[in-house]
Amino acid sequence: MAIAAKSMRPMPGESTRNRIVHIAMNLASREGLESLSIGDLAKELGMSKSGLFAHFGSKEELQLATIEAAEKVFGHAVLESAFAAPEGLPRLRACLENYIRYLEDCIFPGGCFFSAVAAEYDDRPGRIRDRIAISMRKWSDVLLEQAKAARERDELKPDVDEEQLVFELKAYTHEANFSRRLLDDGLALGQALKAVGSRLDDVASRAGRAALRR
Amino acid sequence: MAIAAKSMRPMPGESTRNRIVHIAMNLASREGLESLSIGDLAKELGMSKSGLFAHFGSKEELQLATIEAAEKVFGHAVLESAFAAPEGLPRLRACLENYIRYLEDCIFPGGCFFSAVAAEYDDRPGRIRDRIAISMRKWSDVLLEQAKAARERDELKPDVDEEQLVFELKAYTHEANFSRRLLDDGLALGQALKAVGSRLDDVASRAGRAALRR
DNA sequence: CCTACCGATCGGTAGG
DNA sequence: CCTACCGATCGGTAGG
Repeated sequence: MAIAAKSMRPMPGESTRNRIVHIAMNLASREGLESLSIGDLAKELGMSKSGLFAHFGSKEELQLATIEAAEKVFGHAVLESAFAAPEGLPRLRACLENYIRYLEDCIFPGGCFFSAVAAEYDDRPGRIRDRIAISMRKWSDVLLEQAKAARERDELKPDVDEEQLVFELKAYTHEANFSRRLLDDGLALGQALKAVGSRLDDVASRAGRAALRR
Repeated sequence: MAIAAKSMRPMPGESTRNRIVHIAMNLASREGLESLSIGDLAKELGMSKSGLFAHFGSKEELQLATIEAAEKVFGHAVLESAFAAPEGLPRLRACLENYIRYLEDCIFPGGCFFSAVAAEYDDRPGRIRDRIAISMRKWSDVLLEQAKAARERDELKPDVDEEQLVFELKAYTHEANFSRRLLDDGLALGQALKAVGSRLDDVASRAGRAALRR
């Protein structure tokens, strides 16, 4: 009875709640947030369903906590180091390249957590969909901010539309995620990287090209 | 008892099996193929669960039949009229523009059926994932064939990589679907259309531009 | 954090 | 195509 047979070590400093959310996040990136079951999660953690449940009070709260945790992971993996790059085109490029590396490194076992759950909830109104939309919007806004910073620094050719540019850049990275996962397309990440590189080259003014070379 | 209170008229020529699959297809485009429940479907059709079940023998067979039906709808909405356009760049463009119109017209209530279920099954190995991958691969192959036809007709500039081009074009159309649905982004379809147009302009040789103008 | 339980629903079956 | 049922599992609760 006293012997807790666990494959998952308790991770001294880590609270039970954090352990739960951590596992939930990784499960959800593969199977989705909806089919995430409290019973399965409890089994995986070697605790009782109701013990786990007590930490959240409802499945929805667990799902929301999971999204927030995933946002932190995304911030660490993709955004943090990109903010070391200078504002404008260099930082825009760093964000996109970091995103592609985040796919390559399988930070989540099911690819991009947010692409997965966004597709799952895009037609299911409610708090979960709203929370996911906020996360996606944040990411979109970071990219658009940098495109606008690039414009202010004259790093973009005069006729370039910043929103159109960001739309195209996001498209490459999302396509990389789906092509790679469904079609086992090993070339997809490279194609996305190439697409990002040549699109940025296309839109960069002389000042922009100089900034990208630095 | 004899009065069958039904909002869904039997559609004289349509078999029960077809009616089931038709509803399943529309439901799945919004909620996914996995959470599709035989009980819900039966309720929607005003028949018993087991009566519906007997048409398929397992949930998996129902799901596979649903994917096949969706492929037919896609073929009608997107491919058929595109094949009236001349091979090469004109047909490539027609495919992409038809796809964007298919999103606009909400042929499926949840946007693109295949984008939805591809995201759902990309990490769930099995017959359903395999069937979806076949559908996606077909679509990909149609686009690549036309890019190669364009190359043979000298419609592409010499340095253009056909696979890279197709990757970028697919990316625009998929991004349109997701931006529009999750972020209620009314501009997404227009941005995708513009991206397709300018990418095709970029890669077209003199002969290619002539073909697109015809 | 636990055991023990709830009503509802799941896919699927028996038998007609 | 139906009724009537199966075992399993769901989210959630009572009570400790």
